Amino acid sequence: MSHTTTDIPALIRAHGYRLTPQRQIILDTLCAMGGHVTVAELFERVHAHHPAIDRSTVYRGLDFFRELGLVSAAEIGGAAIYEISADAHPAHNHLVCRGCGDIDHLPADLFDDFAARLRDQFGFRADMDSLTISGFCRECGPVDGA
Amino acid sequence: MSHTTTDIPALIRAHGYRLTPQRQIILDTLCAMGGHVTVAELFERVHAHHPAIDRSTVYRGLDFFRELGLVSAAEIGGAAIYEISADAHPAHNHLVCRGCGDIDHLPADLFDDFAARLRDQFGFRADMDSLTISGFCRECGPVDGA
DNA sequence: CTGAGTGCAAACGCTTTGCAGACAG
DNA sequence: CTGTCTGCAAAGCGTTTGCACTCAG
Repeated sequence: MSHTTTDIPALIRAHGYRLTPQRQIILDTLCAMGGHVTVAELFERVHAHHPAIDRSTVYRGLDFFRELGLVSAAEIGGAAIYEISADAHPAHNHLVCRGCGDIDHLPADLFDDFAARLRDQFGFRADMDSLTISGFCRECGPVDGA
Repeated sequence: MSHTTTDIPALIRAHGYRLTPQRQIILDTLCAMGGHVTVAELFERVHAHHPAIDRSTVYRGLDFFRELGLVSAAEIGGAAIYEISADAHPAHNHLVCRGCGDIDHLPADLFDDFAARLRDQFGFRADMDSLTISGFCRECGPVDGA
């Protein structure tokens, strides 16, 4: 999978930053892994192909891309998980299965009704992209899980 | 505020455990602080009155009470927050304001509709008590906040 | 008495940071 | 050339753990 829908080097340079090989590798790897990747997983993969790249470089790279809006971060179970934030799926939330650990996307529109109710009843403007709901997915019913 | 609605010593002994002064202090302090307390805050307060009580004892105490169901834990912004889980408010979620940092309770029934939709459309059985929604409360509108 | 519970101190896992050198622009 | 970025190593943070001692029952 490629992430060349946007001109990333140009975007980076427009901000006065540099596109280094390390950053390319980090972004490529994250992209190749699909989504919902922990730093540990990403680093493991990066390190397998490029042993010279340091863990801190991965952290800094992810943070860098996050600030550019190319990557989004969520916190699931204490550890940070990252994914490419394509223009295709802008704001979305996460369903995390306590059984199999799988992470699913939750379309934002499903959340809209709920968010509207929060705003009406509580005056609370909820972030549309930082919600993590844990529970059990179809395959991991609470019955066979617990 | 007192937490003597249930006979805590009896409950503890029924499980074969002991009610130590440290545990009493931890529970009393947590209770006195109301709710949504980080371990750091709780320890600070405990330590002010009882310097001999160790941080690890607070952690172990909280964990102990959590297993007994007297206390519930949530993870907000990387740090664990604790609160008394009275029978009065069994399952509830949290609204965390990114502006003032305040944490509000979200009645479970408001979440019910949404949870039902998740179940119908995704076959996902969401936990009713582990949801943390961040955003801006009435006082901290995104406009004046950012 | 006895072992559940404590204080101490050290280690843990994840993340961040200071620094000197390296390389993209 | 310049100063952004890297690798290294060390520290930071919140939390957990091993140990010998203590005290609730």
